[in-house]
Amino acid sequence: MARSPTTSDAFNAVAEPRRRQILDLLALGERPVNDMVASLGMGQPQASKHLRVLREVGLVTVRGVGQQRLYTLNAERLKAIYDWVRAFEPFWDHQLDRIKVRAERLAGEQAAKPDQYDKGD
Amino acid sequence: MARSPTTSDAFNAVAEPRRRQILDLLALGERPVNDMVASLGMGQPQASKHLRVLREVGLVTVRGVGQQRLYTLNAERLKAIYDWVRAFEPFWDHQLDRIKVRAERLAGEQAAKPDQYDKGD
DNA sequence: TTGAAATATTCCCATTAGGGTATATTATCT
DNA sequence: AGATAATATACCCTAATGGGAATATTTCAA
Repeated sequence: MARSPTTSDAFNAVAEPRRRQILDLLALGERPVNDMVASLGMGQPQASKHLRVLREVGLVTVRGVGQQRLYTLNAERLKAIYDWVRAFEPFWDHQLDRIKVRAERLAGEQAAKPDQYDKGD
Repeated sequence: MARSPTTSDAFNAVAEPRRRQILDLLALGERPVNDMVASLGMGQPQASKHLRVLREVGLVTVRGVGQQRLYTLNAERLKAIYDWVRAFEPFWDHQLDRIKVRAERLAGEQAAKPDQYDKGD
């Protein structure tokens, strides 16, 4: 049985780091293929392949301008990932709270024991 | 050349839908393997395999309690995904702003042309 | 029409993995 | 020690893919 296809959903499309890099670049604005080839140090066929995946999963759109194919990010399609992962956000705040409590406790202990620093001199 | 290993990073680990389901379940609290098997309708060896991936990428931790292995979510490791995808949030707000502007413009035009409604009578 | 530029696609190869089946391992109880 | 329960792992099979190299396709200019 095969892995989920890269074009099955946004999760699988962005699993590949090079494709994340492409999306990062497109976040800066519409670009032609060879721009991505140069910016990312990627082979041209490779770039085209990755772009095809991104196109098929709806994460980018393309329009022809003369010889160039200009690709545009469709960030809406990333919301599925955002919506899924944000559900776990409560856990991060909770842990951050714990760190704060710990830091305050430590600060309190050090305020209560200034002598330790005097001994260190 | 193979795809990035599922254990290379969180992105690749959660690309597989079943593993996302496992994480969803663990978000509700620590669980033994057979609980996940029953809740998700997954085979036991399959569950173990997926859990191994999640463990190796640090998304879950495990402790033995008698015969059971209890798995716990480590949501911190999902922040990498969150941090990456949130960078695209401005695009979503931007499009939402556009919808608002459009709605307000439409509302303004209708307020400026009440006669059309009178003619309609 | 030809040549150049930009890009997409094909072919090849080796690697990875997910389900299924079977088995091994670990923990507990009698 | 043997049996049971829970779980991990091995083996098998098939499918998908990402880079590389080569080629095909599209667009434009001379």
